[in-house]
Amino acid sequence: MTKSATTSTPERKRGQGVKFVYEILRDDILNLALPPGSPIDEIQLAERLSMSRTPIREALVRLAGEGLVTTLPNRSTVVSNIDFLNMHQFFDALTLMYRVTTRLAAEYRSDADLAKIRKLQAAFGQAVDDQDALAMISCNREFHAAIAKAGRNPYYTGLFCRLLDEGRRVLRIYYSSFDDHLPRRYVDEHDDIIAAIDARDIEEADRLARQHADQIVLQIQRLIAEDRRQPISL
Amino acid sequence: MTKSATTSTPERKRGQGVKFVYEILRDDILNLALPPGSPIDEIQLAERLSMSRTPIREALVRLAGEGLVTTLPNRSTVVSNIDFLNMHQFFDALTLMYRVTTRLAAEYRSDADLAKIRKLQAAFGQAVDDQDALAMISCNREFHAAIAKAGRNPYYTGLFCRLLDEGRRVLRIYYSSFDDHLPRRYVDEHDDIIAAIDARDIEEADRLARQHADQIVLQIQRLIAEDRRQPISL
DNA sequence: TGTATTTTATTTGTCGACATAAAATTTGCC
DNA sequence: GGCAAATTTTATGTCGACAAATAAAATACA
Repeated sequence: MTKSATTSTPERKRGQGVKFVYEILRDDILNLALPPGSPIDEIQLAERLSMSRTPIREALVRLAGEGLVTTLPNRSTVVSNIDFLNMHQFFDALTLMYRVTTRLAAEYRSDADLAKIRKLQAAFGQAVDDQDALAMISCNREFHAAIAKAGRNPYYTGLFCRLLDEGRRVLRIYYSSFDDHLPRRYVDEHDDIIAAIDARDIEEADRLARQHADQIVLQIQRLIAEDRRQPISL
Repeated sequence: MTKSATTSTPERKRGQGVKFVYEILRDDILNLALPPGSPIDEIQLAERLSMSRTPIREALVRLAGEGLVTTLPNRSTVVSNIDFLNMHQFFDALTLMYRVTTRLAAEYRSDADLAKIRKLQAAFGQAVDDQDALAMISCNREFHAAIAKAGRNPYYTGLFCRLLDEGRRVLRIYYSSFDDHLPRRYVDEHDDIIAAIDARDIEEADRLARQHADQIVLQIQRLIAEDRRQPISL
């Protein structure tokens, strides 16, 4: 069992316990440090983080609400599986959210929003230059999340971030097979999107977002299709 | 403080406690039995339902994840307010989800889905005939939720149901001002939508869903505009 | 030796209690 | 009498422990 490098932090403030374990578990799940299907032992976690089971259970309830873990009644809770069979619906929702959030960003962005988006795009470009696939995945998520926030619709932002996180897990599985000319293309597409948002060109932003989404979906589909691993889960 | 008629049910199975209190609180919140801003006293709830605070806290965490309650750190948790200032974003997301879910329902529905949708539409018609505004709101939600489920995209269904629940609260505030010719119109529009889904006419389903959403949004906006109550929240 | 049944053990769901932080109240001072 | 500081009080966040339920192990039996 791969464990994250969570060194003991015995000094914790009151009221931060749930948030603490929630973020650790969430990161481990999205980074696949806890792969899908992994059982989560409350007692083990409790003594590893040197805290009671109560805040851990509350964090698990929260994660279950986001669909990241699945609670079997009277049984162990496990990290939710990635549903490769219903991937089509995931792609459909992802594409729509790409488009809608980018549209709204072009309409409602402030200058501060734009500055933040550009900063995150720079970080993404750096990750591409470094050939750091993990950083690329993370920066890409932050970039699009910032665009969504600039659109100022919390309902879209919430769903979109959930989809981006789920996509982070999927990409993480295949990150080793990234070519380096593909990320470069993504950087250019991001730049075009930023330009459209800057110019407040809603239709162009929509078109670019759709194109970008199609690119990513195609990429993931190709990776899945190329996957030669036996699809037998343990 | 208005309390729901939750008579004591001392016989409860193990593992049903959280779900039990979750559903009670959820219903009370959506029915406005617990109006926005109401503090939720864990101890009071615990002795009222004759159970410990632990399952109640877990239910509150779940509700907080859905945005129905807001947890103030080291302070009481309160029922989330309805954000009338950002209602525009709510309407935008609601309209889009109406359209997308109805489109997908026209594409992927099974005959069983259609039968269920028709059954719920009958219930809605009955509620309109009975002039039962509460039942109308509830049946309307179930009707559209069934359409979303027929579309078979859990991401859309999840967001849409959240929006419908939020709308249930908003409508509940103004339910007294319902004219009776408006609901009749909704019944007809529902029938048209069913016909389009039945015929698998995606574009027509989209058009009707958009029209239906616009109607509802207009209705709610008019109710809000007509509201003469002092907008001072004690 | 294989299967069914009982026993053990592990883990979850729930409970009552303590400690801490914020609110309410009282006290002290001008 | 009014305002500020100290105190009490109330409610949250966390803890350790018990009970039920499931899984695993051991035993009995054909």
